Formats: sequence, C-alpha cells, structure tokens
Amino acid sequence: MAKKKNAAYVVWKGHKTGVFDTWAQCQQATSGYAGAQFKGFTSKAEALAAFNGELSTPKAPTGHALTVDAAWNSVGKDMEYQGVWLDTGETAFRVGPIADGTNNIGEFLAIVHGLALLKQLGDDCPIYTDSATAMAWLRKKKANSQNVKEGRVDAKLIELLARAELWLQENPYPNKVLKWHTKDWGEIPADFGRK
RNA sequence: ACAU
DNA sequence: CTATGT
Ligand SMILES: [Mg+2]
Ligand SMILES: [Mg+2]
Repeated sequence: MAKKKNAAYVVWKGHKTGVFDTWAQCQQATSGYAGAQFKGFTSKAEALAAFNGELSTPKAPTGHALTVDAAWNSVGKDMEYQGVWLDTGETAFRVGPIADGTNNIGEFLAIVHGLALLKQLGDDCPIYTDSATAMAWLRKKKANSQNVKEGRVDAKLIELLARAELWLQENPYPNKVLKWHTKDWGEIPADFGRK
C-alpha cells in the first residue's frame, strides 16, 4: 500500500489552532501542549473541511430514518409516544395516552416499538431519539425507572416495559439508534409540540 | 452539569 | 413552576 503524503495539518487543540501547511508548523503549534489534538490530511481542502466541520453549525440529518418522541404531563402523569418518518413526515405509529407513566418510559418504549416495526418491515434505517436516558436504557436493555421501583407506575406499563426488554434480549437488529441534537437542529419531527 |  | 433520568 502506497502511503499518501500529508499536504496539510489540522490542529484542533494546541498553542495555536487552525490548518497548517507543514509538519514543522504543526509541531510548533502542539508540542508541549497537554491534550493537543491534531491530524494530517492528504489535501488542504480535506483539512479545511475537517477543521470547519467542528465550528460550522451542524446540519440536521435528512433522508430515510424513523424519529421517535414521547410526551408526558408531570401533573397528570399521562404519557404517550409516537414515531414519525424523517423523509415523509408521516406518522408511523402512535400509542397512548397511558396513565401513570414517565417521560423516560415513553421515550424508551418509543425506541423499542420503532425497532420492532423496522424489523417487521425489513428496514435497516436509523432511529433518532432526543432522549439520552432512553439511549442508556437501550444499551443496557434495561429500563432503570426509579418510579417503577417506587411503585408509582401503572401495572400495564410495567408489563409493556418487560415485553420491550424481552424483545431486545431476543431480537438482534441492524438499526443504529442515534441522538437527535435538538439544540442544533430544532425539535425532532416526532415531537408533540406541547412545550 | 447534561438530556428530556 | 413541577417532574424524570445519566
Ligand atoms: Mg423527547
Ligand atoms: Mg418532545
């Protein structure tokens, strides 16, 4: 394998940051700097894009994907969730309202419902969620709901959660589950628009 | 603090 | 303002 020569260097963290033309300049900008981050690129255009990519406003994803979201009333404890296709805006599924839930239970069930639907459709597209908590529960295949432990959640929902966790145990899935960056991209399409 |  | 979570 022929090695390509580096034509430019990006320094993200260093004494100075930016795109440099030579390894010597890159060294000057980074040596002795704790936690320096830098990388060489085979073209200046590539380097500029890489440096730029961190500073420019990230663009919301487009294309075929499923977005999910939950809504929950902290006073009445009513919970619902839905899935909306990113590319068409059409509703893929909608569940609830169900009494005595939580925001996080809704966000978690929405993801698993989406995964099951995509599996049934043979669709390997990604799922977007705005919930860091639900993503953590999904990774562990376990809904760590404090309210369930404290007995504040409806029995029917606890059963739904058990089914969701079991589905995750028994069903491999190809879909990526990705974070929707609300701050950069605006509300997720599946949002209920109640805030 | 961050994410809902 | 209240509530659910890492
Ligand atoms: Mg949400
Ligand atoms: Mg929402």
